[in-house]
Amino acid sequence: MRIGELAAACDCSAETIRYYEKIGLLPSPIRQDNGYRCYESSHRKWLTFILRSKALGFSQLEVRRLTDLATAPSSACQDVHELILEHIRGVRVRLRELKQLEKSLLRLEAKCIDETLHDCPVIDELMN
Amino acid sequence: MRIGELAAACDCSAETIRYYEKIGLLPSPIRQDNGYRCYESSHRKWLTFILRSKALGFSQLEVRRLTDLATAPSSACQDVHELILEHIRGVRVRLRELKQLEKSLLRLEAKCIDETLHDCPVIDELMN
DNA sequence: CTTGACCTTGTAGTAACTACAGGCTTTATT
DNA sequence: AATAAAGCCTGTAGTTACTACAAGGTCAAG
Repeated sequence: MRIGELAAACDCSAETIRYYEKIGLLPSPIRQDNGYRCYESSHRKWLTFILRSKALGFSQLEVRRLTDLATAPSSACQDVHELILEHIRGVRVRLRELKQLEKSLLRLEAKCIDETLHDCPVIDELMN
Repeated sequence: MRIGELAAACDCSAETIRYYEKIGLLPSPIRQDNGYRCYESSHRKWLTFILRSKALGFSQLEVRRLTDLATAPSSACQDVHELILEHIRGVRVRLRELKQLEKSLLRLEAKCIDETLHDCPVIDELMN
């Protein structure tokens, strides 16, 4: 299967696939005589794995740790478990931050009592 | 006031200040004979404005829109109000996405029933 | 007179791609 | 058979919002 077919099958761009190969996240496929990349079903599984991990918000570094664990021979499950828990903690931190942000923004927005005012109290609040 | 003093006063780095000047977010200050940047209190207000907006999650583009509104002569308040509401909508979208992510991760984590397992069901789930 | 702190410019690096440019090869149409 | 269009190749530059140098000038203290 060529790069375009793999891209269509996994719903990502060919450029992304070449990029993942370049940074060593996706194994290099063998080449045809004309130089075209020739992928096998194992590549499709790898790429699916990478894309799903990314969709779950894992960074490239975390994805790399996961793929390393996926190829490790033993006791991978516990490490995977820890990686996920760590990531959930990170997600919860971001959630808290965003909620705090929303509150601050609502408080700021409430300063706009009179929208026809010329000297905006919000601008003033941000500046002084 | 020199760049280091301004940086200390606003709790950011001198590099960041020079960067904001380069991209036109912060007005260029006058220079001393030796070439050193010489800031006035108006610069401190601008920088404070930029940094507070950033802290509220506004992107550089949004900050630029805000500073443009801050210098506009009239009817700025309504535009500021709209910008904030738009931003709040964006924050809420991100909040929903993160909550969804957390749920997916918890579901995934629940697959780890037996941590001593050698063939990790999570890896399998992500790959197939 | 030298050390150290501060300032200057410019460039390169970060994450995670995306978007070309310039040039092959293959496939489809005329 | 000729040509056009699609697909592939490599390599580089752009994105966001900075951060981290490198190489050098300036200034006050010891």
